Amino acid sequence: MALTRIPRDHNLTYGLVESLGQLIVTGEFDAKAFPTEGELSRQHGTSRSVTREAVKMLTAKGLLQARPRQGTSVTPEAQWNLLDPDVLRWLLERKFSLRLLAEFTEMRLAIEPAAARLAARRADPDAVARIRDGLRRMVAAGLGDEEPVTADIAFHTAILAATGNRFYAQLDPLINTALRISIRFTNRVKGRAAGIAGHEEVLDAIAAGDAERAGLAMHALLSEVLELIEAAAAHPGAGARRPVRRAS
Amino acid sequence: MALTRIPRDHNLTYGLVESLGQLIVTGEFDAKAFPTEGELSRQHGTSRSVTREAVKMLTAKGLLQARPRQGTSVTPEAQWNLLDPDVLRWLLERKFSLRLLAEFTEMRLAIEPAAARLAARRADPDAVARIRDGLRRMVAAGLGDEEPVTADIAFHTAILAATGNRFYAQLDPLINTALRISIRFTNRVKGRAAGIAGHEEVLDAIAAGDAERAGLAMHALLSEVLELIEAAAAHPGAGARRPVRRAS
DNA sequence: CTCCGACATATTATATGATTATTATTCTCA
DNA sequence: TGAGAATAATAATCATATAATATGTCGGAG
Repeated sequence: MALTRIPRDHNLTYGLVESLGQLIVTGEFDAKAFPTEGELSRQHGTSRSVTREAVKMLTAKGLLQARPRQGTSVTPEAQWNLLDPDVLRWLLERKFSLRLLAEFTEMRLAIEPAAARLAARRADPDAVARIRDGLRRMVAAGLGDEEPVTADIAFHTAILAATGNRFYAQLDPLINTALRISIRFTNRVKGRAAGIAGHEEVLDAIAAGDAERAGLAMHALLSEVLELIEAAAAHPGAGARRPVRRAS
Repeated sequence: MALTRIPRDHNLTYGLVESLGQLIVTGEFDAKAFPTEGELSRQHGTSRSVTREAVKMLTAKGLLQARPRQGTSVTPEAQWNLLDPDVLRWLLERKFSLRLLAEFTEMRLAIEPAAARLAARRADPDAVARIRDGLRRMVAAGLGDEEPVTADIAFHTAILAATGNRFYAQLDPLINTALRISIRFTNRVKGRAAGIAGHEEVLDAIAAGDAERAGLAMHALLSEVLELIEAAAAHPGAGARRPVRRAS
């Protein structure tokens, strides 16, 4: 039961990437120009090496671009790599908007039913067992044994993995962060959004190899979530909006 | 009609990122350990600064991880950010496999019909015009006025943009590179894969606001592509496999 | 023999100064 | 007015030094 050794990610460079990433997505530099290399170093008390490496990482994620004499600048939002887990996390956590959450859910509505169909066609007994285990944990979480979000995530992750398609599996970290936000939100609005029953239907269909039913069941699940989000967007103020906390 | 000023991307750092990215995805370091910072500098004739910055960019894309004393290492393939345009491009161009192309097409088969449905529900006249223009260019390309791939890409891009959903729009560069490879391949196997007629059906449905029909038409289009790829995978050698060229 | 801590060591992480390349802006001159 | 030259600002690159951090090694206590 060894803890999987998580890389520390605890150095100046990664810290600066986090800070700058959050500042960028929250629009801190929409008005004023992005600081120059030297300014960044001074402002954050880091060496130029660290600064440059952080800027390069953000460039790799599409948030920044740099040219001599012109300086470093924030790229137009359309070029941001929303499918990068970090970028999506910064957006959802630091610049939460129902609009963005709705758009992401709209994409899940395309991906996950297809994933369920593939899983129904391909899942081997082990994969099905992992999905079933996710569901079991969701039920257990209802009894307080575990955080419900974690179990729900495990369920969806297991289905993505069961597709045997690397691109679906790749969406796992994205869906995880979004789900964490999404659940936190849908719970506040209406108790538990999608009941255990809906998840059971998905699992049954996959286990039975019924691709069509699995897809439809997953679609129903996510449609409900999307409707909740869109309803809330139409009636602002119904659920208290969580204020955007800024890094101290 | 000014050319959009494309950033030059013509410096040592980006060059090294390209080289290393290609080497990594082609499995160059599966056997031997990834070189140390100093070794990389010597091997590529770059200073430690550019070496480190290149490594950091690849780290941001999930290909590398570095820890003191342990050295830098290639991450397990499951952690690579396949949804990063660079990573996908390296894989498709330098380590082409029908398997990967099939998996990607499988994802397009989830995304693009959904995009077509959304486009049918939301597309304003301008957006429809842009889709129509893509189709017009495809027809013109048949007459030799333009490269067919470019026109086809414009068609798909316009639909993704018409969804008004940033995540769908984000898939544009990914689908572009893949489409470029995909078309090159499907053409070799069987002349033009999906005829103009299929594309016209998609456009008509979107213009008519018929979401269901648009989705089905797009689904049909991509199913045909996927079938071609899977058939070729089952009969290796039917179409001459393009050899993987290595950077000189 | 096993476990634990001190120490050595390799490697990345950080810091800093200097130099070069690139390019937007300004100036000069025809 | 316009073209070309000079200027200057900025990132890009290089070089070098020091710090931090894992990892292995070895000796000794139990």
